[in-house]
Parts: sequence; structure tokens; C-alpha cells
Amino acid sequence: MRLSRRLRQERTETELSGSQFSTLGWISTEGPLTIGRLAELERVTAPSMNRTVNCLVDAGYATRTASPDDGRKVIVSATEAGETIVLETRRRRDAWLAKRFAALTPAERETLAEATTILRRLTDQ
Amino acid sequence: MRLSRRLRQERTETELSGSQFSTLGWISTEGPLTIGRLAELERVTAPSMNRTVNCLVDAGYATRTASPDDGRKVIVSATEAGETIVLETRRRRDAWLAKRFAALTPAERETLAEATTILRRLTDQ
DNA sequence: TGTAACAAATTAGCCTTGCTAAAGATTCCA
DNA sequence: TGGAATCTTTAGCAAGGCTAATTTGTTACA
Repeated sequence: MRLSRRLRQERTETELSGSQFSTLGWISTEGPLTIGRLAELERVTAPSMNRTVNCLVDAGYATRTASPDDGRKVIVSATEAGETIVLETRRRRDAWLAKRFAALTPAERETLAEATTILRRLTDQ
Repeated sequence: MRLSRRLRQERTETELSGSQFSTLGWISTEGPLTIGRLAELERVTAPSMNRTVNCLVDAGYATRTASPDDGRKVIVSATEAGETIVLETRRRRDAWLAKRFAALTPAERETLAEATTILRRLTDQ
């Protein structure tokens, strides 16, 4: 929690919020996903995800399309601007972390990588 | 972020929120602290911390006292009820994590412990 | 085939907890 | 002693969780 507050301090005004960026990241790397699936991935309720997607659509970073096979579902895709901002933001955020990471030993970086894997397994249970 | 959302799902209704519990934890283990110091420890602004402390005081888990050496400062201390709930909540939360941790190897647990140390250093810079 | 149950998204409204700006207190120092 | 600095507090805003209820579409079965 404290690390994410610290990272938030590094965010510029024009950037997307944590949830928005994380959600856009999913559809950027996994391809188009439904609201329900995104909610599941972000461990958030469907209404919460719906609002996040609204923000992304309003900002021009994502689009909603009806699912061809099931009219209840909505497919969320990243626009070109969305893909672009994911890459740019990642690059900019990495800059902050990269400075810190540069001060770590390779062994320490490896420890963080392993911890990430373990934590992901814990949350996915 | 996703892990903390997952952990939030394990919280019962009567329990304190994440920020409240974390703040109470500081004064429980570090002893009485000022609002400003708590804000710094939690990486939050003073007004935000002030509100968190209000909640704790209203709930009977903490008390405000004027600093004897500097009238501007306010010392926040844990009440007996506060100390008690920190211990109880920790025990209950640990139960959830403990089940998951039991499934880890000693080496994996060690990796998480090391990662914590490294991350703490990163946030404190 | 018509209808009832179910499923997915959405809307509405609440709460917590960040924030900034500004207002009190109190202290420090020239 | 008066003004700047420091610490807390108040007020008000925004993001982003949540639940409950509504809408729309699908599926199952009598």
C-alpha cells in the first residue's frame, strides 16, 4: 500500500490513474476483453469496472462493441491512442523505478521478480 | 494493488479499514506519535492523516493529547482497546495469509521476506 | 412456442480516503 | 514585539471501491 502511494506521487497530471492504466494494460496486451472478464482480472465488481471503462472510452483510449455471439456482453478494445499511451506511460513510469532499480544488485532484482510470481499465485487462488 | 484488493475481501465488517489499521499499528508498536509523523510514515498528507486519526479516536482506539513541549503538535496514543484490536485483527488476518503461506516452501517465504526489505528501502528513498 | 429463470451490463447512490486550499494555533527569531 | 514559519484542523473536491436495482439478452423447459 505504501509503495503504491509512493508511486502515485510520481504520476503526472495528464496520466491515467492506477486502475485505468492497469485495465488498459490488460486489453493492450491480452487483446479485447469483456467487462466481466476485466472485473475478474482486476478483482473488482462489474459496476466498478464499468465506470473505469467509461473513463477510458471518454478519454478516447478504448471502445465498446457488442459481442457478436452474445448480445449481453460488451467487448472492450484499446484504440490506437490507447496502445500508444500504454507504451508511453510504461516508459515514463519505468524511468522512476529504473533509477531505483539501478541501485539494486542483480540478486536483489531477481528476488523481486520471484516475489512477484509468488504473490501472483497467492492472489489467484 | 490487486493483492490489497484481495486482502480487503477477507476483512469482516467490524474490522478497521486498511489505513486505519496500519496507522493504529504504528502507534501500537512505535509508541505515541504526532499527526505529522504518522502522515510521513503512511506517505499521506497531514489532513488525510488527521481524518484517519479522527476515526480512530471516535472508535475509542486512540487518544489525542497536546504535546507538552510544543503546543502546535498533537500526540496520538493507542488506548487499551486499540492495543487489543491490533493484536486480534493481526491474528485474524494472519489466518488467511497463513493458510496460503503454509502452501509455500521455506525458500519462497524467505524470498518474500527479502522482497519486503528491498521494497521498503525503495519507498523510503 | 411461450415463459420463467438466468446472466451481463448498466444506473443510481453511498462510503472511504486520497488531495488542495485556507484558516487557526503556536513557536521562533530578528 | 511583530512577522514568518510550523503544525493541526476544517472545508470541499475527486477517484474509485461497494451494493441494490434495472435493463437487456439468452437459455431451458413445460
